[in-house]
Amino acid sequence: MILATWNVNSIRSRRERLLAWLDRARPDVFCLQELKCTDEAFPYDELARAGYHAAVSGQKTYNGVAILAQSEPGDVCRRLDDDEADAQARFVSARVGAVAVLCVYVPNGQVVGSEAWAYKLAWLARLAKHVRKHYSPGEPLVLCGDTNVARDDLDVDRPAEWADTVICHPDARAGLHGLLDWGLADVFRDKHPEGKTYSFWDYRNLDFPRNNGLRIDHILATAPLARRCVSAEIDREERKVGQGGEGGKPSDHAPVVAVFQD
DNA sequence: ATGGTTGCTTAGCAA
Repeated sequence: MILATWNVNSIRSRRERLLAWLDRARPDVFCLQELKCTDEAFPYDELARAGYHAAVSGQKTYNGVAILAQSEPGDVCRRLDDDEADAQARFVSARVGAVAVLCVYVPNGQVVGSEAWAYKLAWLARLAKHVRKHYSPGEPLVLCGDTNVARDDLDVDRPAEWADTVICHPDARAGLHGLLDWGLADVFRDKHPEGKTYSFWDYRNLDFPRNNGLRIDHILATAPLARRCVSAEIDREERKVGQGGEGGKPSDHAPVVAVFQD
């Protein structure tokens, strides 16, 4: 099974690149974040022609997540299972074959101390509660997406610049570590313990040419799945500016890909 | 040098 995750930063702006990447990589399961489109505007037909079913939680302008799969997803769930009404589309889960797939777009948090920051920490806590309530670390499960957290400074090119930001603050990191401690393995880190490989570079400040990157896009797997992981890579090429036209512009995130033995 | 880019929506927000 080939599994991938990518924050596309608008599925409509990334249409050409997304289809080209799907054609090259042919993942069995593909978690997408920041669709920035409603369910109605989601390109179901085009993706179906490419061979993919889609479980979508869309939203106008912001957020939006989807799970694409070559086999039809079951048990689709579009919200965290708690009493909070939440207008932000940041979660979708589905069963694909025997695997529980959770696709997340964790809030960025903007600035430490802001309302958005409080929402981020609360959202991470809600996610952890949801996972603990509905799943066991002994079942095959993968939690993928843009977590907006760098787990430690191995995932930060310039730690001094990012220290105590919403990405690196100890409270945000504690949220991610809570998931790891429950029983999720960071499959990319396991294959690349040296770190210093990134999945996100801000559009501003020439961050990509300067490689001022962060690894904040994760594939987290329970032990039954993680022990079958044979490779995990980040497709840095996809972050480069392309030719002219619609496909010229990259997302600010690169896709992360993991291969699991069947 | 207190900015810089991109996307959505159309002046301002979010990242």
